[in-house]
Amino acid sequence: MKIQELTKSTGISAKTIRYYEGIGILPAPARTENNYRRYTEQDVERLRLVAGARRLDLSLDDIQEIIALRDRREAPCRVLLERLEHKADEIAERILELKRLEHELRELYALGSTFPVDDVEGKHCVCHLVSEHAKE
Amino acid sequence: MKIQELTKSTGISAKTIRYYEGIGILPAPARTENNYRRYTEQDVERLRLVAGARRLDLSLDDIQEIIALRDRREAPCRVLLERLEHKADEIAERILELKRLEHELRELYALGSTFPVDDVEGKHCVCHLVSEHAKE
DNA sequence: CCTTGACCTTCCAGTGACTGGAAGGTGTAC
DNA sequence: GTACACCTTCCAGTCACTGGAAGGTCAAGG
Repeated sequence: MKIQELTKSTGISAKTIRYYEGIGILPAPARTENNYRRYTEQDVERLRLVAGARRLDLSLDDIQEIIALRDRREAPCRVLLERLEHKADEIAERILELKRLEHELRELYALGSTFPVDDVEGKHCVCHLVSEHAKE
Repeated sequence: MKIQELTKSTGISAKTIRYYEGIGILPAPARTENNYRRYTEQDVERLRLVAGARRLDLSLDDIQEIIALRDRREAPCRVLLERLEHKADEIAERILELKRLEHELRELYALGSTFPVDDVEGKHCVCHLVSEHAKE
């Protein structure tokens, strides 16, 4: 199957597939006589695992490690499971940060809205508010 | 004041300050006779605004626009306020996405944990679960 | 035979916001 | 004289792609 068909069965763009090949996540496939890449069902499977892991926001480094295990016929499930949990924890933390940030933004917005909006120099302008914010 | 002092009054690293100068967010400062950058109180103020805005995760492009307004002696407060609100909305959306992702990760983790962890080929392994996940 | 259009190829550069590191100059204290 | 903390410039790397140029291949239609 040609690269376009692989994009259809995985949802990954041809550009990205070539990129994955370049960095070693996918092996260089066989070529047709006119130098087109020719993929097999195994490639579909492999890329689907990559696609699923990317959707879960695992890093390509993590994925490479997992794929490498599989290539050595070791079961990568243990590692994968561990990464899934770690990622979930990371994301939970990130959510907290973002909540804090959103809160700050809304507060600043609310406070700034009460200020005269065309005051360039004075202390009662949003710029000043944001500048002060840097110190915290 | 030398660059190190500027880092102390703003919390921005010397590396980053030079970078900001390179991309035009800070003007090229005067130099001492031995070619060291020499900053003024105005630079402190300007950089503090940048630092505050960055802490609020505004993009350097947004910041550049705001700074440019200030340089033209127009009040950037209106624009800044608008960006603050927009950013808050963006972040709220991002939080929703991440919550969804965290939920997916935890579900997959929970489900995967019930599988035999050294099964390489079968359908009851985490890899398979993640591969299937790609299709959704 | 020619063209159109959909594929395919390679290679280079850009994204955002820095950060690391090399290689070298300056200033001061011990 | 030498150790140390500064300062300078410039280049390369991060992450995971994405855009675009320049060109080759193949089938259908006129």
